[in-house]
Amino acid sequence: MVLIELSNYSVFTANHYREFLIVLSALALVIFGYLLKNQVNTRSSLLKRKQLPDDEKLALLQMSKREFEVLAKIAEGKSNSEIADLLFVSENTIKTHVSNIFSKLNVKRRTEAIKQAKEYGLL
Amino acid sequence: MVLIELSNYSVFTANHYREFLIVLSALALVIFGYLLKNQVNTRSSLLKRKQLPDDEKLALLQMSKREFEVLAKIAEGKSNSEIADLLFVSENTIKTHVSNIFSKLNVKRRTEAIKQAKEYGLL
DNA sequence: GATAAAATCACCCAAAAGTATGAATGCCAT
DNA sequence: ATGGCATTCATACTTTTGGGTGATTTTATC
Repeated sequence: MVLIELSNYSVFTANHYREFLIVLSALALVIFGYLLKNQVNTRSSLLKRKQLPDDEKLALLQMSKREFEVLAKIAEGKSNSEIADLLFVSENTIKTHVSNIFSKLNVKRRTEAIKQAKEYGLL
Repeated sequence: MVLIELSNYSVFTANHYREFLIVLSALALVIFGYLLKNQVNTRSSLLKRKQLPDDEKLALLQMSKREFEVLAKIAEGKSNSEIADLLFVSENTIKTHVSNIFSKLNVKRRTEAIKQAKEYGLL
């Protein structure tokens, strides 16, 4: 809006650079619109990409925070033992979580879980 | 550009609607820039999302068409035997392809392969 | 403080995935 | 026609994953 006002001002104080200023203003306005859309996109993609467990969605799927953490690691390509190390628990524990994740997502394999979680907008 | 010219023309044929026209032009220019960025985004995301094997990228990774087919199935959450059935070959063949895919993507697991392939823009 | 849900872990078994090696076939381009 | 590449398949072996069951401990909630 400030840019718009400024552009219009330039037009009004027209001297022999009038045409030049008009083109310049037009350009500025186009760039402004371009950047505006850029900003809009950036914000919305940030919202989509947040790694935080969306409480509502997790609740719908009856999935706990811990299970979501494990799910995220699976999607990062981590193995059960790697996840165990990262979360400082035993591999058996991770296996339990993974099994529970599968039944809640209604899948049989981790690759399916990744696909399904993305469809649910969890990842 | 046509829009810009049009806007400038409006300014020159100024009557008592002058200010109104200027604001209108400005608005049009902003919208134009906004839509421009929109178009740019759409085109680039289409490029990224097409499921067809991008010959250039595949060539860079030395990956064959068949290997890419298998990779796509992996990303769909399919097991080796399911992929074998879908492509009408033996599971052993799929295992061979999968191993080759892993070494070319420089990963050790199918979940990692999915992640890596997406980073390379293959999926 | 009782109850419920979440998180932890173990053990066993089975299935799937992954590694290594070797080999046969078909296709394409020089 | 032949050398290289892609595709196919097999066998043997190891590792990872997944299923089922049961149990202990934390944590939160009423």
